[in-house]
Amino acid sequence: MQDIKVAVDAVVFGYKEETLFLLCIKQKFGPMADSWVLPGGLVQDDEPLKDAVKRELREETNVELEYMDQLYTFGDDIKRDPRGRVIAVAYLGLVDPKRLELKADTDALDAQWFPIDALPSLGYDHELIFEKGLERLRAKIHYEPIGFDLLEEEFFFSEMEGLYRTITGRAFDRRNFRKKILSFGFLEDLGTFRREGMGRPANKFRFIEDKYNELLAEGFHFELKFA
Amino acid sequence: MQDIKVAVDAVVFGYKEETLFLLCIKQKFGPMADSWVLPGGLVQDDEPLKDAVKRELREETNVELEYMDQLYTFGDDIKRDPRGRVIAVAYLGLVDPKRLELKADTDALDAQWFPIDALPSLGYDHELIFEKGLERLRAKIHYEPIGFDLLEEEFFFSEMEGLYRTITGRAFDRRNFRKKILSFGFLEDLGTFRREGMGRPANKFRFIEDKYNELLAEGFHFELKFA
DNA sequence: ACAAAAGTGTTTTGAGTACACCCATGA
DNA sequence: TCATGGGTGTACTCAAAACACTTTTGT
Repeated sequence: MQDIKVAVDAVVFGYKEETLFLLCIKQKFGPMADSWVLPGGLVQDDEPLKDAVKRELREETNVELEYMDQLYTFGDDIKRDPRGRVIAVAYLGLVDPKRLELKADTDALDAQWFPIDALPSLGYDHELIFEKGLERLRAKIHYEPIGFDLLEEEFFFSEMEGLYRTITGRAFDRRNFRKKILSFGFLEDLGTFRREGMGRPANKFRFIEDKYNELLAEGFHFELKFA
Repeated sequence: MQDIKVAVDAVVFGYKEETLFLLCIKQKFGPMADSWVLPGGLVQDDEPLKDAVKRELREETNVELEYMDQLYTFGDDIKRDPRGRVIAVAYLGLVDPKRLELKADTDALDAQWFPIDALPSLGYDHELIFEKGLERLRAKIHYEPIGFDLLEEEFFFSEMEGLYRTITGRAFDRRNFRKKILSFGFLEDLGTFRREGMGRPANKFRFIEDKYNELLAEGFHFELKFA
């Protein structure tokens, strides 16, 4: 009789001020008590995997995410969980952290965003899972317009630029980047807004998802390179 | 107490004479008796997932594959297996079918290659898994040199051309294709060989994996487009 | 007037694409 | 000598890359 448990874990990234953040929770009980780990937990018998991640995320961090991408299933290390054989199906999610209110104490847990270059050490094999998620994020940014999930609904172009600079780790030409993105035709120009602080006011833009889907249907293929 | 079983399934493709084949087995017992299905089965408690697929593949089809890529985990459909809740971690494998001898009766099973456009109907949700595998294959061929796993160790350029034509479903310029591939510098020219049948003798080539890895380390990025 | 950030156009370069003829063999 | 399949070079085209100055605001 097989005795393997199935868990789901969520790698959720947020972006703010040139920094990528990872959503973590503090475990209060169990073998990893007082460790930081990724949100997640065991799947229920009658529960689709994708519902399980969303539920755990909601219960543990108060974060509601309608869409998450399946990332990878971790099940080669027999002892990744000290309590017994557990395989983990990991999902990748992206949010603008400003849109979310972390409930710092649901289910007797602490939830927090950490800058990815200042993470606490994570329990289980969750550092591995995080690495995989980061790798996937860095790959996807080249061929899917995922950046918009990490920005506010209405954003300045320079914010988008900073996001891409942060994720790819490369500097690139501002003019060429803008030209390229605008040429896709799925951004709506919302006109000029004053910004806080110095400098000339800038235009805000909005991602038009319908337009993007329409383009996809016509055979459009999103692609960005950062030489 | 959680009651979910964990299985692995293998989507294994072969290529021969302008045709892609899928490796299937015939189930003799259980709810899918007499149906064709993908090779696979339940994972053992102390067995890494990747070992489980390789084992099932060996036991059921006599195919030995050293490397398989994790494809996707199917666990959203609660009733994908009529016997109860089972999630399946699917893997993708590629082989030159000429190199393998199918054992037509190990474990009281029948194993066979089917052309992908003449598949029998598959049990469980295995058609879905196959579709996902095919989609992944078609995507990967653009950014990883996987074609060589499907060809003999030493191959003629025109065979490679046919393989790419088959997988992408597009015609493309012979000269540009050859120029592009050779420009990568990871093929060794083995000189001229007589071919069976008509026509001018052709050169055989071999994929130099070490050279490819060296290039990767230098930041090389494999990419092929088929306009 | 100066500092800060945003907006914009032109030229250069290189990779992708299109395209057609000659060569070596078997029948 | 003909049919079959293999091998090769050049010109064009278009998108990516390089590149610098002007505009609007706050101080």
